[in-house]
Amino acid sequence: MNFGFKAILTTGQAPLYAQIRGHLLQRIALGLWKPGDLLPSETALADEFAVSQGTVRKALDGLVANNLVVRHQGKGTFVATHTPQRELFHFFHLVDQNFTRQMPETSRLISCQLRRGERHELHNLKLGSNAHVVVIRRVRRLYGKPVIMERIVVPSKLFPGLSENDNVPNELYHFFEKTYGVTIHKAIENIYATSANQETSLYLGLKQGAPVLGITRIAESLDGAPVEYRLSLCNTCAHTYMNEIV
Amino acid sequence: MNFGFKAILTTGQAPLYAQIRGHLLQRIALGLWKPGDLLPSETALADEFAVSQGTVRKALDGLVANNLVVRHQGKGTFVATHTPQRELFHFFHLVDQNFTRQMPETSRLISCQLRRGERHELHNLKLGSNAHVVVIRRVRRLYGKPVIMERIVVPSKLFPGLSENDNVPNELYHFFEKTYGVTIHKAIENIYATSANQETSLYLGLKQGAPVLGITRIAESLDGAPVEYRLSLCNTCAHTYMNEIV
DNA sequence: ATCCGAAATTCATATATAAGAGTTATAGGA
DNA sequence: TCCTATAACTCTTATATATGAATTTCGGAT
Repeated sequence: MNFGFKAILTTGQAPLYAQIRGHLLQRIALGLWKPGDLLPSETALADEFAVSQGTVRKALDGLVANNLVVRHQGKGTFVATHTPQRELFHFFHLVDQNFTRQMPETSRLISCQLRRGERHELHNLKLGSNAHVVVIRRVRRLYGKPVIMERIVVPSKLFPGLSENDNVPNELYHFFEKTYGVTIHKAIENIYATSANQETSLYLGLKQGAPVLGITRIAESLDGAPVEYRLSLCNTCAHTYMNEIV
Repeated sequence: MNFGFKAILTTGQAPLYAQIRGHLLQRIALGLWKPGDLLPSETALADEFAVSQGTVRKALDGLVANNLVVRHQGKGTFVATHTPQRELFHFFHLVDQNFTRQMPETSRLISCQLRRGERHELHNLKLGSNAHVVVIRRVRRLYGKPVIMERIVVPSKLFPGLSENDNVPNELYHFFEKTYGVTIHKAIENIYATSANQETSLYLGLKQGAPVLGITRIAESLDGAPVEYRLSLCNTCAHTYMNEIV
């Protein structure tokens, strides 16, 4: 099936592979190709865009580098998915004294409610002034002990019915992707030290005023829109936030 | 100049470009090509290894992705250097409320001494039990206010005469590279919340017991050996540690 | 001094071939 | 006839090379 995309690919501007990469990226962001889907083969795409296989391959190289697609020799190229493993290694940074990551155990759900967004929430999520949000509050445990208290704020528009859900699963991003078609792609975290207030100290089993690690996260979906604003308060007596600088 | 490297490149094993990448990496790590040096052209390397220019280019792609070399069309390929800008964006993560990085201002040097390494220092630097280290302690300021207190531990063997140096420059990694030929390539940081002891509170202008952000860093040189063990204590009242997850 | 072109570089694209994985066809025994 | 092992085929991604374009530098003619 040849859509004659050669017409779209302008000759004077960016190189072909960059233009093709943009087209492919758009199809993934629009959901035309969903996570887990098998992409057309490199030769098929080469036919469609009227270029060589190597050029399509170079376009795909960029998407692979951004963790948007995964290649398997002999089988094909697939849109990347949020497996629990990927979620753990990519988005979870708390490690124990041996520098190993441990999947957080069954979290205790404190609340999951729908309400109007507060000022700073709306600002961080780039929402209009009357938008509603779903707020999830929960405690996560490592090795049985409560370590993280989370407050997760998402736009209600993107997640209809989420507030009625009584048991939010542990792997949130996998759940978002599977149930709501929202893929979390990148995030920015800001980390600071603070001290535990009464509620925090209660949930995390600390003395009031004990130092805790605060992490705010703004996560973006594939199209670049912020879709999650998260505050995590962590007890770092037995764990640290590990960051690899390469 | 053709060394007949075709003989070294085994045919059955890894692909040619991967083998060549290994050879090039080794030359950089060994200091045969120093930071800032111009590499032989892609065609010259192709001649040397008896492969095509495209294969050498693919080998170089890997080094570019790892920030080891920099390419300039029409000019050539250069071994990457630690400019202050790169050091700031790559290794410095404290940002202000506008999420902008600010180069830390003239730091106050508390001490710079040579002594035997303590147990945990030697362990983190993978040194023998009698090895000596140089310990630098200093305070760094942002917008004029003291924000970071650092203790930097490096093996004395790699940095002869460092302890006699009375004014250690601000840009440490640039200095290490220029003066001692040690290039910091990657690092692992572990972050936690703690509270200021008397000394820390004094230097950072905080109340004793105030929450501060602790950051330990183990930095590696090009050959993978740990060359710096650093502890930073940060006042995060007006700054946060920003981490981009991509 | 200024312009122009040749030489050197990286960059872009195409082509050919190899290597991996799955499917189908086929031959040979029970 | 039925089952099984294997060979052959087809699809995929992966690797290697060839050719020309874009970009910078530099020297020589004007």
